[in-house]
Order: sequence, then structure tokens, then C-alpha cells
Amino acid sequence: MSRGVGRTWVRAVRVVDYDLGSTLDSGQAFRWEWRRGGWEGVVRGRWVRLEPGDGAGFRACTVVDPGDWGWLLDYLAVDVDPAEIGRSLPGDPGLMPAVEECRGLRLLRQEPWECLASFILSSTKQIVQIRRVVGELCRRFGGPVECPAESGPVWSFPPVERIAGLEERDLRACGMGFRAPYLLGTARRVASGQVDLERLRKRTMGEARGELMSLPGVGRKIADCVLLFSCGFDAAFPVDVWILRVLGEIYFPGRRPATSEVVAFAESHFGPFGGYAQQYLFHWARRRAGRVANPGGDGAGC
DNA sequence: AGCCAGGCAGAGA
DNA sequence: TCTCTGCATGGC
Repeated sequence: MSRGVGRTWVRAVRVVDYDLGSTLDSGQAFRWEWRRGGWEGVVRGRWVRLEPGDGAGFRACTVVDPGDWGWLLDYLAVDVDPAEIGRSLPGDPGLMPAVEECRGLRLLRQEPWECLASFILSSTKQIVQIRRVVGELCRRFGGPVECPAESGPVWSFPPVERIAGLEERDLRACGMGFRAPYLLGTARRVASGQVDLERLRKRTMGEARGELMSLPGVGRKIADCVLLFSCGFDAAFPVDVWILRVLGEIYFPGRRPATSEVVAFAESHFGPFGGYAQQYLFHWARRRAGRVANPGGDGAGC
């Protein structure tokens, strides 16, 4: 619920090599918006504003009591050390520019349902379009989230039970087309308790992937996105059209490898932090192609 | 105007 | 197992 009065909580987060723009606007999450010099979004049901700092961190603001801020620091993965990841990844010449330029990018620890639903809606859609459909889904079926008047209104991501209770036409009205029955079918399976998204992170990556791929509209790529962006499996390596192209350029010059070949290669080549390599390459390739606005960037890269 | 987008599922070889 | 196709919608 928007309101014009009320107090604000502020926390200075001290962290090096953290770039909010490349983290929040690299196609992992679809709800963050750049407004008046800060990134605004909803994390664990709370409205949050994040303002870039002087290079040694950033500033976080909420309008409800944030407690110890642990929920936000966990979501943003501020505990992750990019230097350790850089040492773990292979020193391939073709990979190095992406690793160096995207050092400040973190993999978020998102809520599984929002992540899964968003990526079901992502298939053969451009990121700008995914953002629009997800926004429409929240506007129609989410609940009000308290925020400053000048930032609102803001809605939560609809709970799985809410989506499960809708009809296919309600979802199609959001502009998601043929993905509507996939989202509805998955929502109903999750809401019924047949699949427990919260427990996926406690299982092996292979088990969690199999569970996700049993859901309608979820294949290998979308399953890997959920493993990587919400379950903490940093070795997961989603292969989409961008990654297919960029890995083709670097590792398969002169031919066009099949997706299955690239998936198998990535699985054995990049190691325990392969997912970071994947996101570095994805963001780097999209930035190179001029598909990232990069607001608030310092001009020095990602 | 036409090609393509952070794919998936089903059919046929 | 691999390849091909239909699927809604809209950006560039």
C-alpha cells in the first residue's frame, strides 16, 4: 500500500567489487527498476531501494522494519568473493574479458516460486517483454506492498496458491500467450504439494533438476536457471541462444555446435562456479550487443 | 516487413 | 537420441 508518510530504515552495506546494475539488470530477475538514482524492487515481500555508493559498497532503504537485514544480504549474495570465483574458473583467453568486466556481478538468491514462474514466462521472449508480462502478472494478481508514495504503487509477486486458483484466460490476459497453460499447470502441481520448491536446495543438483523438469513448461534450460538463480547451485549452466552463440565463438570456431554438445561441454569445463561464468558471458555478450541500458554505471564496464 | 526472442513438447525418423 | 515444428506476442 502506498503511503506518503512513515519512517525509513537505512543501512550502509560495505562490500567491494559489487555492481548493482550488472547484478540486478542482467536477466536473473525481472522486477528491478532504476529510478531517481537507485534500484527499486521487492525482496521477500518488502519494498527495497538500493543506491550505488562510492565504490566500497551501497546503501539500502526500506519502509518497514528490516530487522537484521540478513534477508537482503542473503538475497544479494554479498558474502560471495569474486576473487575466489575468478581463481576457480578456467583461464581461457576467450572467457577472461567477461570475467574481468563482470567482476561486480553476483548471482542472486531469489525466492524459488518467483524465479520458476518468471522463467516459465521467459521462453522465446526478449527480456524487456518478460519484464512487462511479469509486471502485469503482479499488477493483476499480486498484493499491495508498502512503499514511498513517489515509488508506488508496488505489488508483490503473486503467491503460487493465487496463480493455481486462476483460469487459463486470466493468465493469457497478461500477454503470456502459449505459456499460460504451462504456468498454470506448474502452479497447481506446486500448490498441491507434489513438488516442494523450498526443499530443492537441500537435494543434489541432479535430483533437483529432475524434479523441476517434471513440471509442465520446464525443460533443461529453465530448470538450470532456477537451480542457479534461486537454489544456490553455482555449477548450474543454463544454455540459451546467447550462450550458444558466445560459447560457439569462443570454443567451437567455424561451426555451429548443437545445444546438447554445448551443454555437455559446459558441464565438464567450467567447474563448481560454472554458473558465474555463464552469467558473466551472458551479460558481457548482451552488453557488447547494446542490449543493456546500464543505468548508474560508472562507465568502467559491468 | 521480416526475423527473432534467456524454450518446450510432441511427432517422426 | 536427434531434428523439426507449432506455439503467442511484440521488439528491433
